[in-house]
Amino acid sequence: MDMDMDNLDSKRKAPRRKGDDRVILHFDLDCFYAQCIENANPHLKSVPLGIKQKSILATCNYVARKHGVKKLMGIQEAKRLCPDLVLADGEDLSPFRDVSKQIYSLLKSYSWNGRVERLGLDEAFLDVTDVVAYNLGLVNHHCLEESWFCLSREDPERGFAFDAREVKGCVWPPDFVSDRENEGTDSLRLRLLFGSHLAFYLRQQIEGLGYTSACGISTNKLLAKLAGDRNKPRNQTTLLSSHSPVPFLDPLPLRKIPGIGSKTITAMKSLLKTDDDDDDLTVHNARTNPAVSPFALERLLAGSGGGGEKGIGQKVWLLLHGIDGSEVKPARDVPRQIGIEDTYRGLTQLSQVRTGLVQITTSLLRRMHVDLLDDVDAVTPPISPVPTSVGKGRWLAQPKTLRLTTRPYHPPSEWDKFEYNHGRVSKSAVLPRFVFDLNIEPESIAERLVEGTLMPLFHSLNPDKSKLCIGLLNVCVTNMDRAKESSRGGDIMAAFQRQREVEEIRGVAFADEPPDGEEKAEDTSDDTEVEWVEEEDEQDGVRCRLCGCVIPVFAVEAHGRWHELDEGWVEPQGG
DNA sequence: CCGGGCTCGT
DNA sequence: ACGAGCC
Ligand SMILES: Nc1ccn([C@H]2C[C@H](O)[C@@H](COP(=O)(O)OP(=O)(O)OP(=O)(O)O)O2)c(=O)n1
Ligand SMILES: [Mg+2]
Ligand SMILES: [Mg+2]
Repeated sequence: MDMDMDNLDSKRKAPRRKGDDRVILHFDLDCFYAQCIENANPHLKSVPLGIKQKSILATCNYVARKHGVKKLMGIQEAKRLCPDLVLADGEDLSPFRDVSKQIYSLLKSYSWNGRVERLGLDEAFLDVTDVVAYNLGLVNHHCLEESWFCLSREDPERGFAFDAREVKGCVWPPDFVSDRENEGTDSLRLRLLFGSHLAFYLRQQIEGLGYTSACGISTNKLLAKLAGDRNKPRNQTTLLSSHSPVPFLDPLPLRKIPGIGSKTITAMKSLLKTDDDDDDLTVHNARTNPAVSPFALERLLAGSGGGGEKGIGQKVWLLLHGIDGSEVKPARDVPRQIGIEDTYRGLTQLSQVRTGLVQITTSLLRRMHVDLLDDVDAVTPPISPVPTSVGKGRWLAQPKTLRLTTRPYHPPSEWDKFEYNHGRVSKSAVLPRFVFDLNIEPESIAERLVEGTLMPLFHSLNPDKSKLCIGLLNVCVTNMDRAKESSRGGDIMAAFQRQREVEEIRGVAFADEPPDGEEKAEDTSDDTEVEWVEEEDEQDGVRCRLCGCVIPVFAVEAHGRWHELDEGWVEPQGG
């Protein structure tokens, strides 16, 4: 079905895509683990502090970062850069989880729609479109400097005063001028401005708990997160150019875009025929190269053999242009899985494995009580015992599956021979119901779980006892039900259909040839070879609607169904 | 001297 | 059960 002109025209007149009218906040606590340790030991706030897990630093405070210490750096290197670095152990995540829970509860209490999505222990997205819209309706446009931000629909007194003439905190771009004749009630700038004041208020509330944070304010999750990165400790950034984010994204290293990981980078480098360092490959490099099409990406990442995510090509291409329609998910009352793991310098005897599993399992049962049992204290109980609370604890969820994961140990001398996670394997079993019986001694539960379920799993994962050498044990309970939704096809035609959808947004076809009726055996692929066309003459090219990058004409001709575009084309900077 | 987690898609 | 991505 060819697109008709009506369709094209409507896209052009109403370029608003889904997500453009939202207000999204992204919070990220500053050096989270370090702040947790500092608040428990305030004298550490002024010294360089690293939080270690075995031989690496999970994170470090900003005093240490001044000396060049980085997150995830080896301890040896960190000590070399900063001999005075103070180390605290962070292998047990319980104290960090407890703080995390406090902060999320606070944020949740200010949300009207429950859309507070947690990312790790220290980040959250909030969709505050409704709160902002409500306050936009109340504002007196003749007295912006003495505005009142309502935090409750029921109680108008609950809120804070603010100056609605200016955005709170940092702004990008720094020289932004609102282009429209005037900011109507519905203007993007005013909505983000309101979001910025709400963000500042919430950051102050978080500081009331003792923790500083960064925040990004924009119209989707991708942009909000990246905006927050712009001004990092204890600050916030509003992306006023959220409607045309390409100049904001272009200078960023590709690696910084959430959703584009190392595998995707490798695939894109092969399309770009570059050997650049990952950090030197920018969004601009990828965005302006015609070889980087949704379909080409799809073939590399999800094509025959690679069981990658269907639609990954489309997703990545859209991310490069700042488009992210994904919703802020509602806060969950209970996590989908709870796991505990530990690493070892090679466990060679079953007795050692058993001891490790008992340790982990004891810890896991304690976590299950804190996270899945209602009414228990919000703080992890000190030291060893699993809470024996026979009291009025009710299970919020009862996981159904127990999974054991192991990985062999390899000494550093063999690190070049194996991938880091080589040999990682896991196996699941039904989680026995007795773990939910609050009348049984916790120590007894752990023993029975290890003897009856985990050791058998271990034997089946690791049948060869002669060269037993374990580097990692992980025990995880799952199955607090996972929703699966109907998925689209992953075949080659579906991949091309997805590319067509992107073409609608982009306004011009990609250079890829349409697939033939039958699948060509993954051949020399002449059609993947996209030649660069060296032409300064833009008359022979068309421009991408989103970013204005020039696409050589042959791309259009190759596809054959875009002749109409030449007439109706509107230069991007016109409006 | 390469943590200890979590979610999602296939 | 595993891979990829995120913190
Ligand atoms: N690969 C990772 C990433 C993060 N973390 C932990 C340690 C961090 O303290 C916490 C939050 O991760 P961030 O990436 O937000 O890092 P920080 O909060 O420490 O620093 P920043 O100030 O840059 O946000 O999660 C970890 O253990 N391993
Ligand atoms: Mg973070
Ligand atoms: Mg952080």
